[in-house]
Amino acid sequence: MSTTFTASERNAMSDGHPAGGEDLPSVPVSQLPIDKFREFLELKKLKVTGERMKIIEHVFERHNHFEADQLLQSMRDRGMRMSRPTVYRTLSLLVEAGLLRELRFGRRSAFEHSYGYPQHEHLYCDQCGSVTEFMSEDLNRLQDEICLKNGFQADHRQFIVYGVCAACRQKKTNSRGNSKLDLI
Amino acid sequence: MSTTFTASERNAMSDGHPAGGEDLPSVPVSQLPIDKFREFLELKKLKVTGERMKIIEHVFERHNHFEADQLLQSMRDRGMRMSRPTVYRTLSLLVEAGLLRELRFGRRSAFEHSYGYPQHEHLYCDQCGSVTEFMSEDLNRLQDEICLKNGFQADHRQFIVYGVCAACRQKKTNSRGNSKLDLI
DNA sequence: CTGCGTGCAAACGGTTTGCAGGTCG
DNA sequence: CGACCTGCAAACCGTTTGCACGCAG
Repeated sequence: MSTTFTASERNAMSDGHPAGGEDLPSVPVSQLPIDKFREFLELKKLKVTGERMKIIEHVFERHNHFEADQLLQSMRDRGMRMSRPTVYRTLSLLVEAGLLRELRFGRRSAFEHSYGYPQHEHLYCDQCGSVTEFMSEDLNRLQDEICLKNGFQADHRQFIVYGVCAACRQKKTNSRGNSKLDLI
Repeated sequence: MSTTFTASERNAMSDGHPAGGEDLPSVPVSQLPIDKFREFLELKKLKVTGERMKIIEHVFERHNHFEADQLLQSMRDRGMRMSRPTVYRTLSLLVEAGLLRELRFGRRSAFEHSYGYPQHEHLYCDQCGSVTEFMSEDLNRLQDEICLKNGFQADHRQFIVYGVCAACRQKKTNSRGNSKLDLI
């Protein structure tokens, strides 16, 4: 049970659907993301503006990982007028509203759908930047157990395995020599 | 099996030993960190400079988490002359040499001993910034299993659970009201 | 019509880099 | 004595903020 997004998919944020098999289950949801966002805004006494609506529509058009600047670029490529601060401010709201999850790969933030999509973990390829998602019930149990043992109240977690993805391993002509460093 | 570092311990990087129980096992190592670093530098045809030696000595004096600037400040507090770029450049070398692990809590990097200290995971308290370490053999097995299934070659991982630590939970006068937002 | 939201430009903060002078080997 | 290293200052880059204008409620 896993899904891979290539770096180019994440970078280009082009239209269309992801190439990889989409085999992570969806979670049934009672509202559309945009409706949930509207409700959130009203509860917080914030305004339902054109910019906010454009952003959430764009974000939930396809299921992928993206960074703030990619989103901005993607929207501008479609002829929308949009500023960087508004993107950042709205993404924060979407996280707060439980619609997006913020991921930290290396030093920058990426975002992914949270609403209607279950908790899952990530395999991050250091070579090509692709991200493979996977789910594990065992991990959920393990986290519960650890938290209980430490009196820790978990809010969210981030489990990222860094390494080399299957595709990059095949490409690679195993050119790595045996250096003494490898043995340490 | 866990160890907690408070935020103040991490921030001050004062002398002396951490207050928390140190019950994560050490891994037997055949060399002192400083010797391993010397060996690494020689292999890479890099120079064994006074600055590099001062940094590694300082870093391995006590077992804790620290950020680059904390290390710099801590060294200057002891009267050492040291520049920020040298700290950053040397920390990179220490990671490359397998002596330190780089952790990403939020947007900044923290470092911890890697050499002589086993793989472990972290509970990060969003309230006070304390970090509790724990180990799990189950997690190792789970990672192996997942990687095998996905043809992924793991290099390293980062498993961080964000939430509220035991100490902060006690302090808290549970002042959280029931808002409609909690129910979404 | 009032105040939150937006866009611009500039600030921010951790990290990195160009360069002139210093030190290791 | 040559190559690498250090320290300074400045650049970098993702992100945030101050402020004047604009638009939602």
